Amino acid sequence: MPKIQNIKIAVDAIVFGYQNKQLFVLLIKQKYGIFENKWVLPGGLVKNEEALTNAVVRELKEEAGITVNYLEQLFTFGDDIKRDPRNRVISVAYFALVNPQKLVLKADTDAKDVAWFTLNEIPKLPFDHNLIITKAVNRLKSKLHYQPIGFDLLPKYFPFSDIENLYKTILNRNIDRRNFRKKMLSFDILKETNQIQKNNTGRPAKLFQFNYNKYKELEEKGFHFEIKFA
Amino acid sequence: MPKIQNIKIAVDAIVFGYQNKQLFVLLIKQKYGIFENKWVLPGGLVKNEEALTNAVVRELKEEAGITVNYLEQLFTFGDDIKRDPRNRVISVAYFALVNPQKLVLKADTDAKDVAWFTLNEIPKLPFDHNLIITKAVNRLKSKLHYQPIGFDLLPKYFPFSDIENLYKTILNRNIDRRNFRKKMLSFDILKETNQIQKNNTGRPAKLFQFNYNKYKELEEKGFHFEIKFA
DNA sequence: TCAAAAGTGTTTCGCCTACACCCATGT
DNA sequence: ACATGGGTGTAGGCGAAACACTTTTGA
Repeated sequence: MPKIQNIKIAVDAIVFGYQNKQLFVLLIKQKYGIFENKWVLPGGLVKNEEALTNAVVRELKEEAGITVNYLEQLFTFGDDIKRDPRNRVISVAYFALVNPQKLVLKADTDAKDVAWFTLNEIPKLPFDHNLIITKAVNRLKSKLHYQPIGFDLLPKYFPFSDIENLYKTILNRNIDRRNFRKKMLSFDILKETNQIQKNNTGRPAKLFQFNYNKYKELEEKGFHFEIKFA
Repeated sequence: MPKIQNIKIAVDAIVFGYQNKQLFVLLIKQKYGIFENKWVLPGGLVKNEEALTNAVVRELKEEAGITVNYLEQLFTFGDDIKRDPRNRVISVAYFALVNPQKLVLKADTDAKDVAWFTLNEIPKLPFDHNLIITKAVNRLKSKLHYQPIGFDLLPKYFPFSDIENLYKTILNRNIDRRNFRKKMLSFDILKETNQIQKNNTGRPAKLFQFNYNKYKELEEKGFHFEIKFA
């Protein structure tokens, strides 16, 4: 007679934000339990009649009051049986991007606090959450090369230098400005607006907008976004 | 008072095999239950104290008597709440490759029958298994371009034309023989043996061997396998 | 007029592409 | 000698890489 399965299933979200040439990850401070007051990834148990994706969306709303811009499944963590010291819990981790307008947070019902951490600031976290974050960062880095997801971290209208700096920051390397601009614009997925952004200093910049529909259209025709660096 | 979570967690495996210029997927015939006598992907419920990966390995052993050559997590299917009409079941799907020596199967304890199906032969399957297979096929196709996994579908020693035909077959396109050979050999991850394979007809071929250690070594140094076609 | 960031072209180099004939074996 | 699959080289084109000065603004 086999024992009845007794495994819990949870979702966790790694939410990235970008501002001022810095990449951030969203963490929440736990309100209850053995990890009270510890920072952890937002997430929680899936409800019986709830799609996994909905569980993530709900948790992000409940715990941090945000709605994300991009969401995809990252990986399911279930090989380490003791990853949660209390019960056997399998976690389906999701990878999410928000743009800076959403960087305003409020700790909602389920969290004591919410905050953005740069990668360096992230402390040692409970469970395998540091590992999950590492995996998410790798995914982000590699996706930048073959999917135009950088724009989901930027506001709707942005100066070209924003996307350039975003690549430099996240990939942590220098990029030839001229070649990068030429390549990126050659895809024809950015719409040049006639708005201008003035900075405190330096020449004002034209604002661009990511043309999602154009991108989807090109993709249908077999186009593949790809950007590489020397 | 929240209801207790009542979700089952299962693993499923999509095992690919290759022989005679044909790609196969492994299916088993169910022995019990409402889908008795139906073909389905090998898999089953995860045990309470069992790592996900071990669950897959165990199921493949129990249901098909095989050990695979390559195994990676594919995707977790849990958005469709009714994917299993009986209970809420979330399935963590794995993607596996075997080489033809392992194409010998035996229906073991838990399955009534086991067989290899070409993609065309696969019938309409219960659950979302057709969808899972589609996703796995896409993963296989795209991975061939940037990871040397084709060799996990071939025997240890193989004539060069085998890998070339494998690419042609799976990607379903023609490939320039000379350019393909030049590129593949230029990576320096194939060891030329001094064995020769005689065929029924035509000139005998040198046998090659995939040099896994060399590949790992190069990868450490920042090398990235990548093969493209016009 | 200086500082700071935006904007812009050309040459060089290496890689991918296209392409066809000879070789070794069995029948 | 013929059929079958194995094995090989080169020229041209195209895109990636390297590289620095001018423009516009605010202080």
